[in-house]
Amino acid sequence: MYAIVDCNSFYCACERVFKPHLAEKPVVVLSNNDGCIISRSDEAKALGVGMAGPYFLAKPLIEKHDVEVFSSNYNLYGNMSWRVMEVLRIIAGKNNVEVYSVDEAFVNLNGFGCNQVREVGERFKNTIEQWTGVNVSIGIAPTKTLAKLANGISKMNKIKTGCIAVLENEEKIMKALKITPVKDLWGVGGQSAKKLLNLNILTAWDLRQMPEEWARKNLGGVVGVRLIKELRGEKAIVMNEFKDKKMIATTRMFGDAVTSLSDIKEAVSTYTSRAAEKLRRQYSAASTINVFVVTNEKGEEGAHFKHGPTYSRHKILSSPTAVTNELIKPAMQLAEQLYQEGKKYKKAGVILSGIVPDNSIQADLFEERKSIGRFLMEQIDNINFSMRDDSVKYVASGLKRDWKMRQELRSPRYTTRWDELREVK
DNA sequence: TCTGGGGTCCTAGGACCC
DNA sequence: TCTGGGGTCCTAGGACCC
Repeated sequence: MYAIVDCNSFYCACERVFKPHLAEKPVVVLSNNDGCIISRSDEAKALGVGMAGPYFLAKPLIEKHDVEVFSSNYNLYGNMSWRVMEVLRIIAGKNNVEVYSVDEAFVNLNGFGCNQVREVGERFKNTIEQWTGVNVSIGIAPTKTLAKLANGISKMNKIKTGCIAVLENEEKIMKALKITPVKDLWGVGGQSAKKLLNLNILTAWDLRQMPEEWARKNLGGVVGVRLIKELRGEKAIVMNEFKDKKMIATTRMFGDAVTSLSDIKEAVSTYTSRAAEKLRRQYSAASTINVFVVTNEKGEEGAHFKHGPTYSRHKILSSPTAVTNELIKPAMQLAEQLYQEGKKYKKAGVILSGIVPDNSIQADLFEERKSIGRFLMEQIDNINFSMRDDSVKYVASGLKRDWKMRQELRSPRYTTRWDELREVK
């Protein structure tokens, strides 16, 4: 059996842990640049605040009901996430926990008997809530897809289920499949949902009746086959052991549109530094760097919302590297090639790929390698980690940073900065 | 008029996820 | 006026090889 453990309104929950007076109040958290709403407390949902909607559209509703609003505080959420996952690892053993996202993890429960799994789920839930202050919902079933489905059911009526749903036998599975619309299945997005609806396949139960060959032809090939197997209780999606990322990206909207090449270069340089840090954290090096910019031009007529075209260029490096300045140099060239005078830019980003372990770098025969890079990087990473963000940075990244994103409502980083600790009088 | 067969690797783009 | 960021996997099609 698998469990999926999912934190309820995770970002809002993190804010509330340190501001107990918000416990019963509606709370929302905004995306970077204060653009969209990405987390809502139950109270905010009840008021009709939509998910992933633009903040400016929801603002009247938010002000009318005195909803508490926060900019996202990823230092805080990342650290709280680690604490939650650590509880699971302590209880279930670290090899049985697969962190799926910042607020979700799958746990392999094979070590427990069928009649024990609910009890284990309760132990997860109670311990996490007691140790971190974050509430979770749990779904338990024979496959990951069914566990996700169970989790959905546990959330439909939190009081009745106690936020835990277990599908331990065929009868319960059948019942659950019949009340779940296909569009709510894990792995069915907008496109597939539309297709299925046209074929009058409405519930998860309907979909489970379809032959695998049909899925191979009409539902995304092997992806569809896997989904149907999972619904039948056949494990088709297994535990992923920890894997290095195959792609590392740092991309941001600008606070305000940017027009000058120097601002673009500063931003791209900053994102490159950040991406290189992520690269070094997993002891990897990258061999391809891709830089892109998005302009302010009018998007397609009638599009859901307008964003301008993306211009991108990449460069394949002569040998993989994780040294920031070796990445900034090509990044700057790419930025210069992309830049067009007179355009307004609203976003830029850097994507590193062609990722290999940094201990097996195939050296370039024709290039002299500077071994100082690695040592220097370690020192810079250490200083930036222990002091504050970017105590040490490359001049190319700029000092003023006029292009920086908006983040007007961020709470203190209570758990990762000494000078921002919660004070208790 | 008529131009093989079998394979690998890479990239771009689609779909999906949180 | 104002709409996020960071990933994964898969497929199709092109380039290339013998």
